[in-house]
Amino acid sequence: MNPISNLIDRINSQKLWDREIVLGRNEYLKVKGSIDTNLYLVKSGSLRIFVIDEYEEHTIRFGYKDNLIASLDSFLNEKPSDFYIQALKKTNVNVINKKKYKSFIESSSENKEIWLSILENFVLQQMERERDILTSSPIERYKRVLERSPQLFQEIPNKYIASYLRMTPETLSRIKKS
Amino acid sequence: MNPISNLIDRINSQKLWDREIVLGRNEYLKVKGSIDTNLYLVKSGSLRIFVIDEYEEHTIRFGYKDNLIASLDSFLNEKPSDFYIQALKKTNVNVINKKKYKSFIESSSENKEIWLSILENFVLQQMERERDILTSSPIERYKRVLERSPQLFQEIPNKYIASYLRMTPETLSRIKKS
DNA sequence: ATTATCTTTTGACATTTGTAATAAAATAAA
DNA sequence: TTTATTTTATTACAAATGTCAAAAGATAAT
Repeated sequence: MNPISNLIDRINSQKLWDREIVLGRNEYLKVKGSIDTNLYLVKSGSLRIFVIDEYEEHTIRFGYKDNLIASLDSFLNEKPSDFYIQALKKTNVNVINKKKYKSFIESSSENKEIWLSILENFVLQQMERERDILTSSPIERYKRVLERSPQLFQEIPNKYIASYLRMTPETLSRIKKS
Repeated sequence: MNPISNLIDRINSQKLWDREIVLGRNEYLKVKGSIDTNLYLVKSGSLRIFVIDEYEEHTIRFGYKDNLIASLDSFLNEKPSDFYIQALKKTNVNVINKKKYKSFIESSSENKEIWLSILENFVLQQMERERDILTSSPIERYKRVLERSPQLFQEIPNKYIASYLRMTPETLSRIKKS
């Protein structure tokens, strides 16, 4: 069993979620400049995490059903972060705050281990992501991500996928046609 | 004190390093396809970590004095990795293997905490790196990295920095002139 | 110190991707 | 279901970055 599902099951069975948040289409769960040390579980719908650097918007992650989502930098260092988290359609998420989460993690050595492996997995994913973005040909970037995350291309509108893939929607459109 | 220096001090004082490796200029510490679960400490010199995707080489990290270096994917999942680690000049590194490292980490709860914060820091660094690479203007990419890591531009030849910055050496040369 | 090798710079040119405007299609709202 | 809104596709064009070749400069080896 993968560590994330394991973690979620444990949080569920101990009923640790603080509350549920319902977001309408395009609504923000978090905006730039705020501190957000919550951890979210997507129950339904989808959302994206993005940043704005010098007037350009970069989508860095998507979340859909059963994904754990956070403003990870803010979650880890408890400082304000530049991230925006936006619902792409009507979305429901469960919330747990960091304090409660930490005490849950520290309550058992299994839980500590699980959290460590989630972090390790995240590092591995980020390393893949680094290679995705470094790839210079837009077609190759598209292929790499399509192969690893085909579901993404169902759930998410092309303009956000284009942003995630470091290209314009026009370029993505041309790639899909060819 | 930062967690990495703390960790290094502890490994030093317990004399846990297995051995020292001396690399000549351009020599490889690791090549594609191999499993390498060692952790290295750079004592002197400099090196780079890179991958080759579809005939293009991408530099993803540099190491110099007092940096901890690993084929992180291989270190974490114990599988073969695509990474190359190459010395850019005569370089000395200390080595500790994962098994020994793990038992060191597990030998105290302080050590566990330190390793956790190193991983968390690494995640934060990777998130910065993601934004660096996503930035579409080569000049802005250059500025971001120059600001955060000015020493890099002393130690390392431009052609590798260019590769790290996702541009050709010609483009980097033009940016520096302007 | 001299020579050989590797790195950086420069310029002309080609190619790729972005921009902007519009039309078509799909999706959401009334 | 109809209308309004949003997303995708398409086109012509512009701009930016890469490619290639050559020269200059720097570094390493003898």
